[in-house]
Amino acid sequence: MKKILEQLSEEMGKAFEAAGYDGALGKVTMSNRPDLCEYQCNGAMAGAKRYKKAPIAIAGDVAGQLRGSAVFCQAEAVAPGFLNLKLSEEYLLQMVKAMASEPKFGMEPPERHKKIIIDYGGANVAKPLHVGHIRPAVIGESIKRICRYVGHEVIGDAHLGDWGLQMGLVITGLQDIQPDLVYFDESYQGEYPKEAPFTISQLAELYTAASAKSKEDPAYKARAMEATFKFQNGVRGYRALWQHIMDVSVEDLKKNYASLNVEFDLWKGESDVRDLIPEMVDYMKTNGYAYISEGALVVDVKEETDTKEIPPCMILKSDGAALYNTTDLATILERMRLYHPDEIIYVVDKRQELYFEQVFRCARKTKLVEPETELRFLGFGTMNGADGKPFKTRDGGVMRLEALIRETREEMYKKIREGREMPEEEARSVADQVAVSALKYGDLSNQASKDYVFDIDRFTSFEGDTGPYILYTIVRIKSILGRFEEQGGSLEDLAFLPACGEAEKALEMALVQFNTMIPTAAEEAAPHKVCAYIYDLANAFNHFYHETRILGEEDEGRRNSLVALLKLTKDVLETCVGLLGFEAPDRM
RNA sequence: GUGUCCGUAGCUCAGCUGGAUAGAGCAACGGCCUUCUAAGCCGUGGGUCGGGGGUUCGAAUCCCUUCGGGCACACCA
Repeated sequence: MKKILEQLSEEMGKAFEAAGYDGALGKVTMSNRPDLCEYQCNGAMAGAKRYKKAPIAIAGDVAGQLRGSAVFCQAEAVAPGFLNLKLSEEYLLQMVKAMASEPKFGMEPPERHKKIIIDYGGANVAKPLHVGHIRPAVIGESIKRICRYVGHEVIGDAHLGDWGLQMGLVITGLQDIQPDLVYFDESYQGEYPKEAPFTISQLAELYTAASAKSKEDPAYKARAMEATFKFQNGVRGYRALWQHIMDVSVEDLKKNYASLNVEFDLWKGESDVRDLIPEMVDYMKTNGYAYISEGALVVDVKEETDTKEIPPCMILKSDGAALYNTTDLATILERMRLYHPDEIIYVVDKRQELYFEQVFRCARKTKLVEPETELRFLGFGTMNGADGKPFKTRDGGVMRLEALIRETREEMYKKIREGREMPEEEARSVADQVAVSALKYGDLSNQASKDYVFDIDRFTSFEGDTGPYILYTIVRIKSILGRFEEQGGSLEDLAFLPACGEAEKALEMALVQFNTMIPTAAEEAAPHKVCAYIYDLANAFNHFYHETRILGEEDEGRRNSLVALLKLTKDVLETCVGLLGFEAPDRM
């Protein structure tokens, strides 16, 4: 089914034409004066000049054509030339029915089906995830789900940082503690143990200690760089350690991401493209794209239209080593070869925008990507603390993501214990679910590109525009539907009747926005639009709920219709919440 | 310095392809539970949309300018 505004605009366009005006003027929008009307059309004012006629006269003509309309039960021309509209209940009923019966609530598939790769997460192997990793994970996951829902083929790639100095640091740290390990014996020819010589927490400690030491001690850093060089160049023992670090670390990453309902389809990393680099560099050189500048191999990416200086994109450092650019470009090459995507979306810190601009231009210029393939940079803002500066722990350190999640869960658990009678085990699992909703909704309800203030008290509150409030609304509906079934009702084949009263109609109008909102959220990669929508919808529901007796309704047909509306509301809310990456418990 | 993003209620934020009286939430204050989850609902107070100019019948929204802030500007990622 078509988007509601398109349907209304079509109807309005016909009225404009019937009155002798351009149908394109009949664009209908949501009302910005809900006290006066439900929808409005400002086309009469836009057309006044062209037709040399007072806007109110045009509006009057059009309103005249709409008398007896099946779509609008009211269309008034109001000074200076607004067309104030109200929807007929019958027409709205048809929309709601279609929504309830059609797949995906009647949302139409996208005009062009795309294959999209989303690169998000930004995790580095061997380094523990910290609070800064929450945004790319949460935002990327939601965009992935939204794009998939509208019908695109979407591949989520973690794109791990697994080929850098951090690995060398860990190896060096390990060597200091356990120099006798076979990995460091260069004459050793046998098989290496299957078990890693460290656990994940030991790994984290090794990294932290080694990283600190290398900052103070240049000699130590040099050793770490040498270790890095060794595993990168295939020294057996070092490569075996590298593999151990990978295994232990990735397993832990998966666990952490899972606690946020974040799942990747691919766990590829920088190491996967290392073999492509020489080939790619060679190609860039022989085709005359790359040249030596100040000792480094670079590709110019300046363009005539630039308003600022864009430095060239560096392919190899002056010492001949690869750098981040190199792997990112090689990754583009690999993705084109393996998946041939129509679009690659990078969910990355917005401070990297210039850098990615260079990479994208370089990829285009060197024809690593085809002109049809879109490379899209989606920069997210910083998560700040209450002081407006980047979020830190109380003592000024960087907080581990794990700790943040744990604290949020504890906070939630306490609140549930205070407010509800519930068995221990259930309270725990409900707390976990609600905590995820608090964190994710708190993040996603802000525009991704903006910095935002992380306020745990606000996010975990059950009041206002929060995840818990949304979940609470869903739980309320579930509870009523459950009761309805207990009383012998069936949720199948419930017939809708026309809306009775303002609140019910408002709820239906909110529901019907779904298939307008979702495609927009997908195109703009904007999960916050889903948040804003479900907040409106939850409000509309709670308002309706407050003044309507549902199970107590005497008339059976009417009662069934109300239940059907509840079920539809619940289904829509749950779908949206799923697109944001969390879910509602049965009780809370 | 150049570029870029931002400045809306005490606080956190919507609204920005121009439309009628600028919206939410929190905080403050006042109501509503013998009836489906009150973790809810209803109401009150609170804003020269940073300042100035321009375009327009009409500007928070578009253009220019100015002030204030964030961020980025080739061998880090």
